[in-house]
Amino acid sequence: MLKTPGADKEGAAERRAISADLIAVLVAAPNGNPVVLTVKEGTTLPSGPFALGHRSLQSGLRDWVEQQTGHPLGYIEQLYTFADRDRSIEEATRRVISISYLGLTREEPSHRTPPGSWRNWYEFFPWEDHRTGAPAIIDDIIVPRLRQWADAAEQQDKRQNRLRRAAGAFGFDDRHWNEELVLQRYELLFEAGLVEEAVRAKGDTNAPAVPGRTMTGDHRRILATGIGRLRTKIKYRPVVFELMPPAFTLLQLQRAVEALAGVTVHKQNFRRLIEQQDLVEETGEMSADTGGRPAKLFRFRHAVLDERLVAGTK
Amino acid sequence: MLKTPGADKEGAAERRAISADLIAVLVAAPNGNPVVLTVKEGTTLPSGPFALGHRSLQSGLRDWVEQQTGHPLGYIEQLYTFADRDRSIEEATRRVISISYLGLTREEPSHRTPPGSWRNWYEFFPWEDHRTGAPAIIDDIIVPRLRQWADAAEQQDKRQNRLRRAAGAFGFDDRHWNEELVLQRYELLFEAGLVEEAVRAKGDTNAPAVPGRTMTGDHRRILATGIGRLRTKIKYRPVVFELMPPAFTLLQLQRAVEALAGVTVHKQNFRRLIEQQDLVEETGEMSADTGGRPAKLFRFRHAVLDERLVAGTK
DNA sequence: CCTATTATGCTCGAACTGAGTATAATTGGG
DNA sequence: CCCAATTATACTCAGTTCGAGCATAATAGG
Repeated sequence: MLKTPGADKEGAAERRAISADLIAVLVAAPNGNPVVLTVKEGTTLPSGPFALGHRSLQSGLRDWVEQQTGHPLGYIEQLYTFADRDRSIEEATRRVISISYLGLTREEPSHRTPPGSWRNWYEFFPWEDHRTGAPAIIDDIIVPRLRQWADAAEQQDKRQNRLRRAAGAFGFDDRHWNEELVLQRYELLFEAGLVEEAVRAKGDTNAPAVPGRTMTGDHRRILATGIGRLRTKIKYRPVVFELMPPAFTLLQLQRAVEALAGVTVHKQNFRRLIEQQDLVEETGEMSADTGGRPAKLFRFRHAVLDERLVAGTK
Repeated sequence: MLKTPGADKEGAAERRAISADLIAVLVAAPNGNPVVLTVKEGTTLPSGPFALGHRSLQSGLRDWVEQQTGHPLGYIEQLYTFADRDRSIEEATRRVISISYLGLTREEPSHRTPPGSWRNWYEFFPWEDHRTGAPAIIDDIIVPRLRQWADAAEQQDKRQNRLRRAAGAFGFDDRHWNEELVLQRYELLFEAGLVEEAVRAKGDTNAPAVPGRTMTGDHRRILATGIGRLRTKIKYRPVVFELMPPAFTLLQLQRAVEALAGVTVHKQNFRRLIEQQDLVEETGEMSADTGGRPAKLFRFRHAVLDERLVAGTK
């Protein structure tokens, strides 16, 4: 028979040696620039302790983010909870559970956030931005290094397996790039010892890493989880609008989607999709500063949130 | 500036008053019967404390589930972490964080699990099984009660809003049934005071509930989360195979999918999809006990897990 | 007035989907 | 042995969606 919560007395002291932190991946996209909120010179994701005073995890997060950044959080989603041993410094006596969240917010004015807090997230993942074609570092550095890593495996089938995974994740050997696999790519690079965090963990100082700004602990992994989740989500839920100003042109909307997805989309087809799904309605105003023909301004139809529980942007 | 983990000393005592539990939604589908593992006469999901001895949350869960049920866990996925105050008995002094997981396992032989541990999950959600058409309780009980609830709202727009949400979730007023919205439906019924758990929370003893076996605490909500996640997942990841025996006919596979999704699918189209995606390969054997023409036996092509990170069953 | 630039409308073929029809291979009962 | 019931499996067809491109409109700047 399985144990049920509260049914065991013996473990009480042991279980008490646990604390919980809330970690936030807070995203904005001012004029098509995908940014994430950081602290400590862009090395760390903002976090705060979860304490008895908080009503719930979600409200705990909402409280301190809104209070400390001044930005209202439109959308919050739990990302992942982990408690891997190597995260804690005092190994045997204490355990930290980290509960990470993805949050979307609308603007980047430095209300209470010092300049430099918001970082373009492709600083951390240079291989993820394919808006102007595949970045050179993929073919120049990543692919050769991953081939080396695959070849280094002992058995034949292990080598094949590694190569298949690498090709699938990074889209070489005539596989296509799937922008959603952010986490898988990071973890592959980690496993292959090609990111600084992996080198750090192994004490393996000789292996130079693939370019990309590193972060404290496993914060870069959490960020990868958040980006991946967001890239998946925008395809079937209208969450991009949480990042948009109240009125926007369709091109601005498209640029925001492209910024998040890291790939470009066909302009006419994008419009067709948005309009046929009734996600937006015209405000009646026009935008002047397009550089060309003026564009209609649209606003998000908030009613869709009740109507369908579906639909997104793809 | 936002706080960073470990940067604060003052909250240490407060943060220590926290413990963590792992809760499992353990699913199997022996011959097209969707079941979940329970304890205490089907009122409670199995759970166990997370202790310092565990390597990680996931391995902690895997350890005790495999040890106590004898079933190897094919697939594990984290569901949700919550720490709402009302879950804890000793309110002010202690906080329990519950980390829930979805696990898939292959069989239901009562190795170490006493009979009655595995329950058909539609006992808990009778409105979710549409394999033989929409259950009568939807039109007979749920829809009228939800209409009452919608009408009971003060303002006009609130009434409309409630009605739209209810119609979208349960597929009335010519909206179609979306089998993935398991959690939304449960939460709607909860909000409308139509499930026992809501009555319990409010002390509102006069409101009789919609049929469906109830559970301890918010375990039924967790189960709803698990079912919903699984129904979404089978559409884009080949996870059903974790529930199948090593060799199976396509009809058996279809029955498993239908059991999880709670809806039937077009047989010929289902086969087309499975085969064109190369998810399976013939074993060469035939199955005799079909009751009709013998069927080819198939096995899952495990290689697809490396090849594409995509594809599912839909 | 011409060019560059963005907006917006429309078309076309390929691929995918839902819903069949048709035929094959069994079992069990008379 | 034949027939009805049952399941397996192949193939078709129309409607829809999707990727890609052509065409035209409206503005700014020189």
